[in-house]
Amino acid sequence: MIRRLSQARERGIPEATVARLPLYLRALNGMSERGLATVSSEDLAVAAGVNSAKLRKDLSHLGSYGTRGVGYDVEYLIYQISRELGLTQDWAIAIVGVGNLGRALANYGGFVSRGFRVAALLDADPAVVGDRIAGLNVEHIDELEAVIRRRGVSIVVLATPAAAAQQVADRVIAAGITSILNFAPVVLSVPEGVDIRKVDLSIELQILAFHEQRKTDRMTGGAAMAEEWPEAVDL
Amino acid sequence: MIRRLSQARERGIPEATVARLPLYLRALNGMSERGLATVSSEDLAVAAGVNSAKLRKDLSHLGSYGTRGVGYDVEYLIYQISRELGLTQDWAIAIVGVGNLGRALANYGGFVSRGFRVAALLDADPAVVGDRIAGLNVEHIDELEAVIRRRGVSIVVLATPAAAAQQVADRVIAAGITSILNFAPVVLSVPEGVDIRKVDLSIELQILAFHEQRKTDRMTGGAAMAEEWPEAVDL
DNA sequence: GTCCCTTTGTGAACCGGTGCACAAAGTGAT
DNA sequence: ATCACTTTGTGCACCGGTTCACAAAGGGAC
Ligand SMILES: NC(=O)c1ccc[n+]([C@@H]2O[C@H](COP(=O)([O-])OP(=O)(O)OC[C@H]3O[C@@H](n4cnc5c(N)ncnc54)[C@H](O)[C@@H]3O)[C@@H](O)[C@H]2O)c1
Ligand SMILES: NC(=O)c1ccc[n+]([C@@H]2O[C@H](COP(=O)([O-])OP(=O)(O)OC[C@H]3O[C@@H](n4cnc5c(N)ncnc54)[C@H](O)[C@@H]3O)[C@@H](O)[C@H]2O)c1
Repeated sequence: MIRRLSQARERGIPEATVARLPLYLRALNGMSERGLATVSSEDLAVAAGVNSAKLRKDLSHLGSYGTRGVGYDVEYLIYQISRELGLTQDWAIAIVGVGNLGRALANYGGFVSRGFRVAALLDADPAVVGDRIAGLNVEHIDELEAVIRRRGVSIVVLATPAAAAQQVADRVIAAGITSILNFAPVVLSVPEGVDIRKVDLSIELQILAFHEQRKTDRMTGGAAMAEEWPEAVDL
Repeated sequence: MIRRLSQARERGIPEATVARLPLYLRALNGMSERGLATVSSEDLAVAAGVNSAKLRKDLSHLGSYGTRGVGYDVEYLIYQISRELGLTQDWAIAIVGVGNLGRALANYGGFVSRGFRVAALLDADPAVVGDRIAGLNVEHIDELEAVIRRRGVSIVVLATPAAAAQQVADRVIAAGITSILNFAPVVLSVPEGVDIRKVDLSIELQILAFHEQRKTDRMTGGAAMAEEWPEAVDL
């Protein structure tokens, strides 16, 4: 069976491109709401905060959807990007760990809009199990496998303490899940074929602190450099 | 003034390296707690989930802190990385927007440990202002400039609705802040010299959905490809 | 002091991604 | 039809980052 595809679509969109498509989609939705029918790569690039050549190259990976001299049809491009990202289907997600963060996520309406639906909340604490949050019952972690199956969950959000995260991940993966969004500050080890994305607040702050320090160092003359390798750090 | 630095430290650590240092630091802290005195690049790399050559190159940017045939001294390396990241000083952060997410962040103890301290909470809603959360009074956004100055805030976490984020960012920057962690799903435009990092849950989920779709597509035979460009999308 | 073993630090090839710059393609006016 | 103008799609040079692979350095045994 020979694979004949429309355009430049042999196999695989660059990872960097995938990571930007949601950005373009968001900008396009804004434009759609404002009633714009078409948009040039230049304008869309500005709205998404990227270089216009990059935007065009990104879009060229999906196919040749623009019209030279005109630009891109907003609605059509929304449809194409949505389809590429898999947002034309409905994704059921489960949140495991309904503490501070898990609750905030459950109550958040922002992603429900775009194809994602919080379908289950799970926790190990009997004091939390049974709570009703955002219209959902918190279920016990023992029910994990059954809940995943019953609700058709395909993406799991991990919001447990770090100490429990690996163990929960193992179980979730054993139950057939291959996409996990991890908020716990640990490096999860998972088998080939399982996608993990992590959100790590503490790392983000540390990166900011690094640059902030550089900025203020520069301000104060850049000296104090001599001091930076103190003698006698015994141990 | 000639800049003589210990080793390979002319100027600037690669951005990719900076982003990994917090990971190494976390792994090292775990090892320190378990009483390990030294660690090889191989072991540390495994703990941090990276390739060992990369780890060695990363560390080499800070200086030559290892001992051939032995490895790295855990405590010394913790000290060096902490210093490089600026974690030997104390960073006051302000959270603007004390809703679902802002509250979760305020109540979170995880980053307080490592040099960061939530020093102020700000909101525009009179119903929220005055609330006491995690030992802090929520202050009115009108006090922004005064609060930043008074508390020595140098990093701001934005947790307002998307619609307010740009406006709040502008104000925060005008007040002298140059490091912002943004949770609102918008592309902020900021002047040169201001560092923005964003955490965007919805984008992370969309990236997972993309890969998940690919996986299940492959499972179901990779066909249905012919269907994927429907005719007649009028408009 | 010599030899063997371990592990670092880095040169060099490689790779994915970026951005410039331009030919090709389309629109609209005349 | 032709021409002037706009904007896409992409070839190409470049760049930061990754990985391999190895020489150099240090430790420990004898
Ligand atoms: N809250 C934040 O702002 C924030 C920010 C960054 C990172 N995090 C991380 O997110 C995670 C959650 O943070 P939090 O503040 O919500 O913590 P939390 O302690 O408030 O909530 C954790 C929840 O997980 C549940 N849990 C524990 N073990 C479990 C298990 N084995 N199975 C199922 N549920 C289990 C607990 O019962 C609790 O309800 C932590 O790893 C934390 O480091 C939180
Ligand atoms: N809650 C989540 O899990 C989650 C997840 C991803 C992204 N986000 C994003 O984080 C942001 C906050 O989400 P949330 O769920 O906490 O929303 P929220 O509506 O619960 O809270 C927003 C808070 O910001 C305050 N606010 C509004 N305008 C303000 C202004 N000009 N100055 C100061 N404060 C102002 C509001 O009074 C409110 O208290 C949103 O942009 C949301 O899209 C939230």
